[in-house]
Amino acid sequence: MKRNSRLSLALHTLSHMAGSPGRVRTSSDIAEHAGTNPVVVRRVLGKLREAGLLTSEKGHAGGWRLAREPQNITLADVYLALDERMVATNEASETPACSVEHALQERVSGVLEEIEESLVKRLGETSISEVRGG
Amino acid sequence: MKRNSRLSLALHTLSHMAGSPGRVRTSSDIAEHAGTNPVVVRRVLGKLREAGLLTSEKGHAGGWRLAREPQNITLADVYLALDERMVATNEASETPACSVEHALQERVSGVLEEIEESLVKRLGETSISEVRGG
DNA sequence: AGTAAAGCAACTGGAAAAGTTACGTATGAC
DNA sequence: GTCATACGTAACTTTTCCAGTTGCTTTACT
Repeated sequence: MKRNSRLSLALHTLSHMAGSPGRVRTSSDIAEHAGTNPVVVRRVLGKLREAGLLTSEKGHAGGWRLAREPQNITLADVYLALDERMVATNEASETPACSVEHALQERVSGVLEEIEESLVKRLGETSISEVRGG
Repeated sequence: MKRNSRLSLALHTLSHMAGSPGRVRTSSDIAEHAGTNPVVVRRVLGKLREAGLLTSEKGHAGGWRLAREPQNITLADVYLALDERMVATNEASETPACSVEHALQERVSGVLEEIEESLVKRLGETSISEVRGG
């Protein structure tokens, strides 16, 4: 796998699940479909569970299930759940020596933040059932 | 440095240069400002030169200069120049075993592609002089 | 009890990017 | 013409991130 693999995995899985909501799927099944392994799947889906998009059950006949109607899960939900800001330069770390640089940093961050927001907004306009269905 | 450092470096440098266009800056100066080293700077700025955003001159009194008016350089120009697609899952690699999966992959790619486009469009609405100036 | 699932922590390995070094090439100053 | 300076580039090293893996625990159904 490569970059953006988490988002890709999440979208594929959710879209797939949107096909038959209510059905339980195990990490192993999902992993096999996605060509990866169960632990990786649990790591990613765990994030989605924290965000309230999925539920999981332990034990025999346990597994993963959609927590909501597929129509009510947007790409923004998925994106935010994974907590990977693509655009924003998150770092507030190194204080720049130059004062011009400092002001500049603020501005750049501001713009990128704004762009991130518009990206999320755009993602919010599509649900996973739309991705699947057509 | 971290992720998105290339974009960050590029934006900071261009914004800074937008302050006094026409002035020449050496890789060393820029590197020092950015807290990195000249070779890295040249690597990144080289991409911007290929895209026609900067010019460089060798030899004594050489260095980097904006190739256009700052107002005519948009964030999209910079982003595209660096050739780093943030959203799109570029891979057309592994042919999925499952046919449903194949169709799904197409759809997901399509959506991500579309989102990438809207991101670029949004980036195109801001010039580096706007980032700097206010 | 036994089996099958998630949860979790720790380690491994590989790839991508930054950083570094070294050398070539071009250009202006003297 | 030669010297200093700056980019251009290639090769190598180091760092960092993340998927992959392993092993163990917990939970729940049969």
